[in-house]
Amino acid sequence: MDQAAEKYLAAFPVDRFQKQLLYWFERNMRQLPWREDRDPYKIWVSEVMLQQTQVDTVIPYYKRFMERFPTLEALAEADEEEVLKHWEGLGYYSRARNLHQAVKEVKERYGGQVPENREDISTLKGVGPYTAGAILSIAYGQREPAVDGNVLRVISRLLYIEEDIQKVKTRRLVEAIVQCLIPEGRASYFNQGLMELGALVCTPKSPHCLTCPVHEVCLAYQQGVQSQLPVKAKKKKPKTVKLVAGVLTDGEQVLIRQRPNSGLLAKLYEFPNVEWYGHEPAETISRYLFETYGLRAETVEEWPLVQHTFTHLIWEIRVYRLQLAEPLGGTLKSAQNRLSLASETRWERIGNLDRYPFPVSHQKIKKELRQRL
DNA sequence: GATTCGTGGGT
DNA sequence: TACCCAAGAAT
Repeated sequence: MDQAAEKYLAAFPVDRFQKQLLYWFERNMRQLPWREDRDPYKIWVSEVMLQQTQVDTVIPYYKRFMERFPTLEALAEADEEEVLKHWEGLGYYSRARNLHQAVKEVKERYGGQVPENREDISTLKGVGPYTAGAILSIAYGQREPAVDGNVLRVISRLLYIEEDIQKVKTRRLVEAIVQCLIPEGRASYFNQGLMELGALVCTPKSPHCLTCPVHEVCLAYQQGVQSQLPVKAKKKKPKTVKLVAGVLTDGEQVLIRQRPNSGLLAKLYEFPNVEWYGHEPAETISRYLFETYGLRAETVEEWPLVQHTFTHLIWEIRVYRLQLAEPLGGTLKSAQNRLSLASETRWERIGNLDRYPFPVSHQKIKKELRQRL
């Protein structure tokens, strides 16, 4: 056993804790869509959706996703864009692309059977230490730790661990501890119980210690320091990026483009936009469209400012409706010919925009377009 | 090991 | 308002 883990568990009543947690979970577990059976594929999808995302947010996405991609094969055979469309609004879109790629990998390399060991399952895109442990324990009943934010918080309080839970070393320590705590044959409920306790009782701000099923063995509660744990480094403030977007339309069709294959909001669609500094934003987007796509466009009107906050940055988007300028004789159709080299761009009928996955920031612009035309 | 990757909800 | 937080992983 891990030496550091052993030290934390030396005087801990493991057996009592296991019984109290399992007893509580069996009587208080929420009925969730992904708890209806043990299909590894379904568990997998739910775990990926739940990464950094709250249960209530995931539920409707999970239901729609399972209705459209009910089996691993169904997802493996789907087009990536349709997968992204079903992920639209959920965030962290690389999760969807990685899941899709990994599912195709399982179909080809493992005959459609999700690997049952940590080594193989961890080679799949988007399957890290937590997701691997969650699938192995929940779907296959294996004694593997599944340490997420809830478990880090619960264990750090339970055993009075003052290490920064954002450190990889701390996560590994907690994994070693949980490995020792999982009762034989009860890995699924034990791991889920730890997370459920964190979600419903041992909450970040004001934990409900008085009604906690394990408070009598909790070191933080005994010391009265539950609100000071876990220890976590402060986050940096997001930087503001000023963008200007152009909605180039004749009232029937509109210019959209697909974002690059990697990075922020990869492969999602958007209205052409560019970062701007200092000068007039309207002039900036007009010049940008000419230099990038050879389009002569002029400002028609300014639309409401779109502000969107990400984890690490803030977008402040000035939006202009544009129309093609006459000098180059531009109807949209002639412009389309000039656009043929720019493969990421596309003229699309406004009524068809819902076919494409847009990030929330550009959904706001799309909504404005709808209201005006 | 530090950053990058979304979004919505809570206080 | 300004944080913080959520069933994390990839780079």
